[in-house]
Amino acid sequence: MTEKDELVARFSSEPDKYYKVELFDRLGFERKKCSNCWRYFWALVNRERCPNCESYGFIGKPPTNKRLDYVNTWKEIEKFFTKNNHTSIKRYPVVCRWREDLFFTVASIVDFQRVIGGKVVFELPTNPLIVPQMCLRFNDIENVGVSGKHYTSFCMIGQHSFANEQGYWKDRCIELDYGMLTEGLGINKEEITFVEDVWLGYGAFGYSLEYFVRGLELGNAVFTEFEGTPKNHRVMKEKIIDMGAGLERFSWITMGTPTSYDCCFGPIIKELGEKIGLNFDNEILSKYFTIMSNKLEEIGSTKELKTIAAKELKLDYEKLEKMVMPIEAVYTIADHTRTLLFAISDGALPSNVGGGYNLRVILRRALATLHRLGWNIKLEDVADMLINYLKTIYPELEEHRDEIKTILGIETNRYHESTERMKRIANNLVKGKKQPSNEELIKLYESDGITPDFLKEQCVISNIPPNFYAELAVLHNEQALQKALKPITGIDSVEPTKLLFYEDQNITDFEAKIVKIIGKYIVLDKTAFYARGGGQEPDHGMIANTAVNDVVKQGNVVLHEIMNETLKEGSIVKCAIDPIRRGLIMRHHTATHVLNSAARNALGSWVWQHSAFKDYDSARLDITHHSSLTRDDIMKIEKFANKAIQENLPVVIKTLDRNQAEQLYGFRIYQGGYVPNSEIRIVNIEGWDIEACAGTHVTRTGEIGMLKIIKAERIQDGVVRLEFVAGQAALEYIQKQEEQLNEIVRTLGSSKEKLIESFQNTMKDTDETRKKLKTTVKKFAPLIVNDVIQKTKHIGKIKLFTVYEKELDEEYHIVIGEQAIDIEPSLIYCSLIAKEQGIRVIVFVGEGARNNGIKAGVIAKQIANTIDGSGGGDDRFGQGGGKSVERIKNVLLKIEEFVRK
RNA sequence: GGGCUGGUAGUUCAGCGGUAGUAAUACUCGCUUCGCAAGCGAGAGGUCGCGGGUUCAAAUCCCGCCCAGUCCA
Repeated sequence: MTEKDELVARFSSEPDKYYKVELFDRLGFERKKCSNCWRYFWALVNRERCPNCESYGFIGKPPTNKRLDYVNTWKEIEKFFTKNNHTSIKRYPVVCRWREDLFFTVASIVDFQRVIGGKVVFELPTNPLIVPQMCLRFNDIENVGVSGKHYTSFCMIGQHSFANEQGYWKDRCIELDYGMLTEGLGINKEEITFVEDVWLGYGAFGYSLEYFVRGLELGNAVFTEFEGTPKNHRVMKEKIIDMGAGLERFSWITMGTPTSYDCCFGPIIKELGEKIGLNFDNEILSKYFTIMSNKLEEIGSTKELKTIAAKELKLDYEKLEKMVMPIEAVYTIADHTRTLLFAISDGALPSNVGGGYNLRVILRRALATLHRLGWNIKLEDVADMLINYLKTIYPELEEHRDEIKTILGIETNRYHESTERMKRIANNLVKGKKQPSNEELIKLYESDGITPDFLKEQCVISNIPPNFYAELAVLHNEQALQKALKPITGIDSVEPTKLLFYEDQNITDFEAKIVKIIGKYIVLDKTAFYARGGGQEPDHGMIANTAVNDVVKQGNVVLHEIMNETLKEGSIVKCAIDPIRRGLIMRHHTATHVLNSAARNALGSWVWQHSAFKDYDSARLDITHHSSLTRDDIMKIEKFANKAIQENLPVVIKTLDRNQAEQLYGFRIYQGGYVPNSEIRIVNIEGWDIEACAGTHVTRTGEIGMLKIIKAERIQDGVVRLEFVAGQAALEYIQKQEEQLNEIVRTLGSSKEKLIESFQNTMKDTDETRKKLKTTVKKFAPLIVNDVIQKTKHIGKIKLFTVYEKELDEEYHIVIGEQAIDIEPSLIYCSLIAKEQGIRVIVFVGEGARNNGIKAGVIAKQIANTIDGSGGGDDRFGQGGGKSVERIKNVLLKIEEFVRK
C-alpha cells in the first residue's frame, strides 16, 4: 500500500469524524463502497460503482441547464462565490517566485504557501477567497491535444478559507460547492457524487472530498487539518480549506462537447480551423474524441485506445490517425500558446536553463507541429486570438501583448535557425555515407539536439536503436551532490543579534557586549556590522582594537571574524565599522536597484534580477533577457540609470506585512528572490523601483553620483551579466580608461581627436605592406632564383645552395626554394633563418638530387639536431629548427659534409 | 544548477603538429547566348574566435576567456 492509500484507509475507517458533513445528513447522501474498487463515496441515488469506475456520461448530453464557455463559466462561479461572502482576487503569477522548490505555480494553494524556517505557512490576503489561478504542469505533455482534457496550462478555481470567525470549515465548504454545482451551474443534485480521498501537500495534509458529475471529476475539496507528514504530524493552529477545481472541466460539463478543448479556447479552435480549412463539425471526429475522452483512464495508453477507437468506428487505424492528427494539432497549438502567453506575461523566458527549458520545449513542439502539417500560421497570431478572448478574465495579457509577441518572434527565429542547422548536419551525415554508431547518435542528441527520429526522417539512419532513450536516461541518473556550507556550531542558545543599522543607518561607532566567542568568531548582543547576505559584501572595521575582516550571519546571529583571541566573553567593547567601505557598498547596492529598473525600462518587462553582487569597488547584476545586449542597449540602460540618479529620487525604506506588500506592489518586489519572513523590508526608490531588500542603502539616488556599466556578457541562455561601478569607483574606472587611451595615443604619435583615423591608417598600412611584400617576392622570384643558382656549390652532379638569413623570414625562403628546385632539379636549397628565438631551417631538394637518394626531411633533421633542435619533412621539403645560434658556422660546414656522403 | 558540442574564404564546411583547401556555394572578369537559365575558363577572397602555455614548429595539443548551439534536472 502506498502512503496515500494507507491514509485514505485510516480516514475512511472513521467516516463520521472526517468525511460526513452536515449537508450529507440534511439531504440524505448515503455512504457506499464501490463494487469495483475499494473506495467509499457519498451519493443521493443508488450507485454500484464510484464515479472513478464509470465512464463519462455528459458528452453530447450535458447535465446542466446552462451552456457556458470558458470565460462565462468563470463569471458564473465568481458571481456565486462573491454573493456568498468571498472576495475574488486576481490570479498570482504562473512563475512561482515565492517558492524555491517550484518553477511554476502548480495549484491555487501554492499562492498562499510560504516556507519560513523550513516550515510551510499558509497565508490568505482575505478570508475566504476565490481565485482563477492559472497553473502550469508539464508532466502530461504527451496527452495534450490527444486525450481531450489534458493541458500544459489550466485554470484552477481556488476556493480557500481559514477555519476561523470570518471563514469556515468542511460543512460550509461542501455546502458551498454543492450550491455552486446546483445553483450556479444548474446540475441536478442526484448527479453529484462525493468520493472519499486524501491530499498530501508540501508540509501539510488532510482528508478530502472529490466531487464528480457523470464520471467527470470536477473538483477536490481538501480539508487541510494536519501539518507534518502522516507519520509525524499535529493538528494545525489554523486549519485551511483547499478546494481546487478545473475551470476547463466546469465549462466542459456545461457544454458536453467531445473534448474540453472545444469549449475552453472560445472561438479560437474554430477560427484556426477556418484559417487552415478544417471542419470540426464532423460526426466521426465527435465520436472518436468522445471515445478518447471517455476511456483514457480505463485504457491508459493513448495508442492502444486509438486502436480500440478505430475498431469501434470501423476505420483503418492509419486512416483515422491521418484524419485526427490535424485536429489534435490545433488543440495542441492552442494549449501550448496559451501556456506561453501566461508564462511570458509573468516574466519567464524560453531558454535552455531552469523552467525556461519547459517553455522552449512546448514552444518548439508547437512550431514543429505547424511545420509538419505545412500550416502557414504564426504563433503571434494565435497569441493575438487567445489574448482577445481571455483578456476579460486576465487583463494583464493585453498589457503584455507586444512583449509576448516579441518573444514568440525571437524564439520562432531561433527555432528555424536551429532546424536548418540540424538539416545541414543530417545532410553531411548522408554524404559521409557511414551509419553513425550508437555513441555518435547520443552525442548528436545531447550536443546538437538531433533526435534519431529526425535522422530517420532525413534518411540518415534506417531505424532507431531500440534502447536509445532508455540509455540516455541512465546517463543522466548520476545526480550532482550539492555542497552544503559547514555550519558554525555552538550558537543554538545565543539570542538573535540586534541589528543597529535597521534603526539608524548612520551608526558607525557603538558599544556592545560580547555574548559568545567561538574560535575566531565573536558574537555581540548588538551590532552595526552588516553581515554578508543578499549579495552584499560585509562591513569591515574594529572591535576593541582588533580588525574585523569578515562578518557572516547564521540564522539571526551575526558572527564577526577576528584575528586576536584575547577578548573575553561578557566584556563590553568599543566597536567601529569602516564608514568609507560601508559608503561605497551602499552606493553600489542602491545603484543595483536603479540599474535593475533601468534595464527593465530599456529592454522589456521580462527583465528580472537573476542574482546580484555588491562590493566596495564594483558590483554586478545578472538580469533575465532573451539576447546578448547590443552597444545601444547598454548605452540606453546607462542613460536611464543615470537619469534616475540625477533626479535625486528619495529612497524610502519601510517594513510591511508581507501580504500587504504583495497586494500593494505585486511580485516585482521579489527581485532578489523569496524573503522567508512574515514582515518584509521594502526599499522604494520613489517613482522608479520597489524591491524587498535587507541591504543598506543611500537616502537619495543623487548620492550614487554616477553609474557606469563596464561589461555586459551573456552568462547563460536567458541571463545577461552587467558589471558596473558607481560613485567614486566609477570615476576611478573612467580615469583609468582615459589613461590607457592616452597611452595608445602616445604610442601612435597621434592625437585624441584623430585617434581612430590614425589607428585605422596604421592597420591598413600593415595590411598593405604584408601584401606588397608577397607580390614583390613573387615578382622578383625568377631573378632571385637565378642568383641562387649562380651561387651554388657543385658537389658532383649535385648543386648545393646554403644561406644564413637574418633579414627575411621562412615564408620568403619557401617561395624561393620551391621555384629554385623547379628550375634546377639538381639543386639542394638550404636556408637557416635567424628568428627572435633560435633558428629555423628550410630545405628543398630538387627532383634530380632526390633521384640520388637525397632526402630533404633527413637533411632538415640533421641540421636541426646540430643546433639542439629537431625537424622533419618529406623527400622534397623539410623544415626544422633549433636554439643554439652559436653553432651556425659549424652547421654550414656540416651540410656540405653530409651531402657529400 | 550540471554537462556536451562547435567557432577556418561572404556563406557551408574539410584539414586536426610540418608550405592554409584544384572543396561546395556566392562574388569578379572572360567565353558561349538576342536575352535568360545554364555551362566552360580564369581570378579575387584568410590576423584559422581572443589570450596564454607546450614545441625547432600550433588552425591542429594543453589552459583560460569570448561567442554560438544543445541536452538533462
